[in-house]
Amino acid sequence: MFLHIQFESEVPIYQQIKNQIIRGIALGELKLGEDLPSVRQLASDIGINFHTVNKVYNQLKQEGWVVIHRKSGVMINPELKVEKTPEYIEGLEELLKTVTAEAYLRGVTKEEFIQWIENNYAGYPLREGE
Amino acid sequence: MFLHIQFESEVPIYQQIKNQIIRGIALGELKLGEDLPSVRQLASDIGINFHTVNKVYNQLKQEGWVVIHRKSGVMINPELKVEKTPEYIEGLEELLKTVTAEAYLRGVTKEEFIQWIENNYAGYPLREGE
Amino acid sequence: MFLHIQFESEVPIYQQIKNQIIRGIALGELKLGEDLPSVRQLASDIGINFHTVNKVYNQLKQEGWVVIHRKSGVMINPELKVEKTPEYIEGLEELLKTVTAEAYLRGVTKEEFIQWIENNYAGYPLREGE
Amino acid sequence: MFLHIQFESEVPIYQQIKNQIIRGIALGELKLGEDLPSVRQLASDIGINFHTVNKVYNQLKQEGWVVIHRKSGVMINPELKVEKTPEYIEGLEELLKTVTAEAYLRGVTKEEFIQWIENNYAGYPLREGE
DNA sequence: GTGGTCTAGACCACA
DNA sequence: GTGGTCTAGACCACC
Repeated sequence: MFLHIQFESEVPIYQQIKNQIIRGIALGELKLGEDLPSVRQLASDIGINFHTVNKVYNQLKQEGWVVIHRKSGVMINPELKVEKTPEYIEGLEELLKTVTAEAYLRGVTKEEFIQWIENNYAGYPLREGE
Repeated sequence: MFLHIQFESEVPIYQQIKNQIIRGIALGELKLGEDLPSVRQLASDIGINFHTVNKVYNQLKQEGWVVIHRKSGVMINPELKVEKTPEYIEGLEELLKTVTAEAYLRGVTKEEFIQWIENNYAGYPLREGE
Repeated sequence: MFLHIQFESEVPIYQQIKNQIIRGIALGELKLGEDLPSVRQLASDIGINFHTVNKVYNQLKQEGWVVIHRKSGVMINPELKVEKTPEYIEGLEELLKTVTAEAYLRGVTKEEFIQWIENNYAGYPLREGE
Repeated sequence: MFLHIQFESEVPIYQQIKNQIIRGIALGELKLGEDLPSVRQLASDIGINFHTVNKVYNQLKQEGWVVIHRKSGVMINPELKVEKTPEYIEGLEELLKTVTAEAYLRGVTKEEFIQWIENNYAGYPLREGE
């Protein structure tokens, strides 16, 4: 697995795992329909308790990223269709207002900032029809 | 004061206040050297415990955003010079990787995303020498 | 066979099979005395482990829905007479309390709800003597 | 608190609590905006572990039934607006097909069944405009 | 083997 | 005081 967990981080472990799985999907490292390790396997790989992984998988399921089969475990939702809801957009805009404000004051130029966005998007496979 | 606190938010109240003060500085709504309300005043305005505001002011001071005078209270640091440290940059890049990944998967286009950045930066007054 | 199994469902596979067989009886699609596929046949059709089908047939037998002959396999109980026990009624009432509460809160009107009941019952052949 | 938990039931404890809270909202026993006991308080009242209650509250929050304030604990969402989504309707219709089929075969008449629905709905306060 | 549930106890962040 | 996180270990249902 490709996960790198920072145990000393303020960000909860389960959140880091969630983030990296979603990032893995965006980058195409995790294909739709691909199996994820079992809760106990992944927990053992990372060296954490399986309940923590369980929490991750359950939240990912709630939000539609993965499906949990009765027996075969967890896989990336083959019919992934997470939505650009107004709530999501609102939260994102709010976040960006905060982030850009501090970045600006710390001397990050608009060009630098946009370059990062460009770089990230460059790593994501194009959508159908684009 | 221009603060809007969402008590039901996941974001801690003290964090919301910090964010909005920093945003206020970036937007020029709070001038360098401008006085902030007293701890008790602001706490009363928002309707929260003054310990929370105290925490905010202390953290803002630690990070160099404000200076605290014994008598005159708290003011925006007239010689504001927060730094673009490597740690800050690293954290920001990490954050953007996570945020853009989910945004991409939810159907936010690169252009949309960049437009928000542009819009935000457009609201920030240019620095001296720019 | 008319079974549609949703492997990603929360409902256990064996439960889905049971439900659909009972529904088939109610709708008259499965006649009393009619043979059901063999354990291995049905398991193979659905693509599941035959132990699962075994479990279903045994439970159906326990509850009186089917009879199992040594040679001829499993058939719908020709003298089907499942009972309206107090325990069953109690469980059903309890279930309906929960279901109607959420339905009401989600905006399902009483009329809508009753219409579904009517529609379902309309599909069930009348019993002898009615 | 008005909760009655059946520890010997097949239904998980956390599910029973969820059901009864939702039922309480529908019946008007729990008003919108009303505080729920703290996780530890409720757990102690029922005689279970607080993690179980925590799970309930988190799921109720995810589904929009309650809001969790940082300090004041959990309250029924004052702006409760759970939706009659197509997925919900589909699941409900599926459930009713299964339930009515067995009920019919066990001798529950349509009239009986509908009477229960009527009785339940009779306990729910009328919506605005009705 | 898989995930789901429940218990128990610890520590932390927040207000 | 509140909820949030993490650990640890048990037992169960399902397949």
